[in-house]
Amino acid sequence: MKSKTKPAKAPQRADAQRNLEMLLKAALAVFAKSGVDAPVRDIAQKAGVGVGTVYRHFPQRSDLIVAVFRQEVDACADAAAELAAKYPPAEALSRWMQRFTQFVAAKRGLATALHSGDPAYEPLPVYYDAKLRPAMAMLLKRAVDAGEIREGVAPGDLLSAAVSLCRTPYDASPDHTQRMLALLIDGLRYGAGKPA
Amino acid sequence: MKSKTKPAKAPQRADAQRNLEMLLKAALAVFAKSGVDAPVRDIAQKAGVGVGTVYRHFPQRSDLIVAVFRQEVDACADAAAELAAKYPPAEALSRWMQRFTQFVAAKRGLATALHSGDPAYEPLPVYYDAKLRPAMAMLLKRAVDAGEIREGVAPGDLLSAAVSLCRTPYDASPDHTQRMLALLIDGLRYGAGKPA
DNA sequence: TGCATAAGCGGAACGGTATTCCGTTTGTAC
DNA sequence: GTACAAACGGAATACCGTTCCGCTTATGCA
Repeated sequence: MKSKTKPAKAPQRADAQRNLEMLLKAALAVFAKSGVDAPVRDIAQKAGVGVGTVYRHFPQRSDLIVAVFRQEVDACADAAAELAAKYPPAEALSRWMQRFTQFVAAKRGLATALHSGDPAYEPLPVYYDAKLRPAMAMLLKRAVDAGEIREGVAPGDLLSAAVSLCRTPYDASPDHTQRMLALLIDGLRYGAGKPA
Repeated sequence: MKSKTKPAKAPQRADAQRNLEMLLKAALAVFAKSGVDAPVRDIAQKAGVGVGTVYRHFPQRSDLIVAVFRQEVDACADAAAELAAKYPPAEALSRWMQRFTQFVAAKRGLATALHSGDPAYEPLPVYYDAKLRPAMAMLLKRAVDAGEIREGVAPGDLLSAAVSLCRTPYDASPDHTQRMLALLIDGLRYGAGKPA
């Protein structure tokens, strides 16, 4: 008789739950350092578990990659609410877009895997859009309602623009994207409070 | 009897030359059936040779992929001249663009490899453009000069448009691309013979 | 034609990877 | 404390790219 409050998804035993978290953390770090082609053994070692444990939690290698991606998307989406609670609307939007570019930069390594044609990755773009577009929309609406930025800008467009800015030229300085993004936000501030 | 006409590139022995051709043909077929990740052993078997023979001709797996890609590009480019000799200018252009979409569809499997970041594939896009753009330009010029289609259309733009049309929506019928392409060509015919 | 020779060949062997399997350990309910 | 199933670790398995080397054979020459 277990209490019904826990979703059935969660593993039963406490150590299993702990290992799952360790694995996701380790995979994130290893993927960032060695790319998504890093051996499963490396991730298992970093997490302090055997490869068998990896494969019980993630039957296929791609399942682990998907889980890491979703975790990153979730973290980025959650950051929107936190920033909205902590800063004035326009600044929250600005800070979140900086945060979003970090996500895109981290996703860079995963991008080739996502485009590999493996059906395992097919639902990921949908997940990405379903989570991040509403986050962006919420921040945008608050800033517009507060009269801090102009109205008439679509959330999806802003997301795409931010992604584009992450494609920096060959030898741009590390904070190039940050500066371009700041410029973009200032552009939004221009003409604030006026009707479309 | 052409003695000196062969470039020094060609392998010395007749059987080596034959095996090279068999390998390219086999690789094309296997890649089409099983994707570019197909095992080298499969290709060797299909060609009726041992893996050692594959690796003498193509030291790296990627070299074989590159060779197949170039062969396809060359075949597509050569088709332009053949069609130009056989059909009236506008029809030659139309047929070649159909032919080109077949190439793009076949390249689909290779596309992921090309975008994998492996430096071995870096020169391929340049090769692609150097071969296919002039082919398109030649067909286009003949059709314009004959007054069969309008002028002022850039060869590169038409190539890109054809590629875009190959990105069919999820469940398009198989000949969707063909029909869209025909529409595009008819558009070119509109206003033919008039100055820009 | 027959021979010498090196170009070319086949496939076993090697190193490295994902994935599976199973004996052992350990968290948890009673 | 005990029983037992869940979970674990890592050796074993299966495959893949690439290398290596003894064997085969096309070719130039007498």
